[in-house]
Amino acid sequence: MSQFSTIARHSGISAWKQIADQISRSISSGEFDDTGMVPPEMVLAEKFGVNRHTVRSAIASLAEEGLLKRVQGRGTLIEKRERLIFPITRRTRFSEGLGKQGAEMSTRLISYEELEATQDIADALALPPGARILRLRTVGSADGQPVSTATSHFDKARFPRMAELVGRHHSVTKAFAAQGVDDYVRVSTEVTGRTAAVEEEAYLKLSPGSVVLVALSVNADLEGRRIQYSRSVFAADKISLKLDTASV
Amino acid sequence: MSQFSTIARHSGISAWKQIADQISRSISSGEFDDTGMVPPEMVLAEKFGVNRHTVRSAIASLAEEGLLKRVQGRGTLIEKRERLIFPITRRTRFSEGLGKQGAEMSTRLISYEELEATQDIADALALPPGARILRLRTVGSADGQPVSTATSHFDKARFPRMAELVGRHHSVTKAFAAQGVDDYVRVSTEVTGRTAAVEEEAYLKLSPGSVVLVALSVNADLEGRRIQYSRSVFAADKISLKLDTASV
DNA sequence: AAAGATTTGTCCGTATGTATG
DNA sequence: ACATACATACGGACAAATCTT
Repeated sequence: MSQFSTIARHSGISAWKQIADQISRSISSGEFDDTGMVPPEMVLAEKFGVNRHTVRSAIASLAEEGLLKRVQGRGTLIEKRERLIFPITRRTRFSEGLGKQGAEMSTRLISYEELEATQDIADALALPPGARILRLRTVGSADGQPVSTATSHFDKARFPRMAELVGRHHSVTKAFAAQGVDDYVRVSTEVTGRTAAVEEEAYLKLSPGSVVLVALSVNADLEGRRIQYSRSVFAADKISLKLDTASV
Repeated sequence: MSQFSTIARHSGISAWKQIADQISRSISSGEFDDTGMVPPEMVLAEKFGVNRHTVRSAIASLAEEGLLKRVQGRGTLIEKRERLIFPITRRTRFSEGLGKQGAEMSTRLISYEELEATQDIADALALPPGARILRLRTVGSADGQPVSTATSHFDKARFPRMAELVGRHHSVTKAFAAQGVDDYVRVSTEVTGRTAAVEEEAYLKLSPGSVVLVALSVNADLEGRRIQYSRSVFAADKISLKLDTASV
């Protein structure tokens, strides 16, 4: 094991940084789970084909981040981190799902705007293109720690008070209830991943280059009418999405 | 709009690389969808607080990747890329899902090994810890392009010929069929994201630092016995996962 | 159709940062 | 700590292609 790639020499990233990244990724993918520690510096230096000083710089940066812990005479230990599990079912609600794992959930309204439905929004909500849309930007937190930020779209004609109600109740579910929708279901979810945009880094308090999961989802009321189209962005190192396909 | 963060000097990553990453992420998050092009070099240089040449280096690297296309006198155009949609349902099979989108699918066996079940494998397959396990590493391709790599675990006592059969039939489904399992369902899936490990970069032909989606899944036969526990890794810029939610 | 503004392409030179031995 | 080699970043000037007036 311990499969490392060679250092790219004119890639715009300095050698020590590349080595730090590779060690970090190897840890994420479970490479050193058996020992719980990173190979000795001298071994790494030889593996990467670099000078001894260069590996030392790499490990020093990871130790400062808190990912590694250097112990004199013993080696370099890996610090463990766990992800919250966000369940995605037909009846997913942001607050309930994580709430069951003991986290205190809240949704904060960041901003909202009114716009005309573009093609993709109109398609998702089954409205004519150009319909008036309310777009809400929210940040969801677990125990005060921001874990997701969502951009949600609603039909303004049907839910004119959405922004006000989400702002007051700190919950989309409650805002729906206050406007006559007591229950709703998730119609579809599409998930992909990328690195966070600068704005998302700010909202989710991420370090630059962090990976996020992006979930596009559509909710409908019990008569099948589309009521919400949203793009939720999760910090991938804090959250994993759990899909339950047990009882279809 | 056009929200960029400042460039960190002496961070181990050169300015042009940081700028390239930020532009790339802005494109991914749909920042320039209205115009379909990136702001002029001089504007970017001012925004990032760097020389125009530095911005040019950044754009040059993205152009070489095929993400951007520069046209003298006109500007820098964004090249569109589309993701394949991989549906995850109770009846997901790798080859069927993408096959419906017209892609030619195949599964290639990379390697296999025999090992004793660790706690997580034993839990997932409902076997006693220490049971003999076959672990297969496969790469799945669409139209010859690798899109996913999976590490799958099987009960060796029940499926002793798994490696041989997957290697011959290029399909897990057919390998199951040859061993008496005509049908099976997906019990659970857990999705998260991170940057690719070096090994995964090689198998999926990814550039360093690419984002991958990681899906942990368990399959069971129709009597509910667990038959497969696997970790599938997808290239996030080629694939999005469509989750068909259960009506729990 | 012509002129000017905008934007990318190329050349020069200089100073600083990075990695090695 | 030092010397060397090379990549990185900056500054300026002008050419070439495209768009606007």
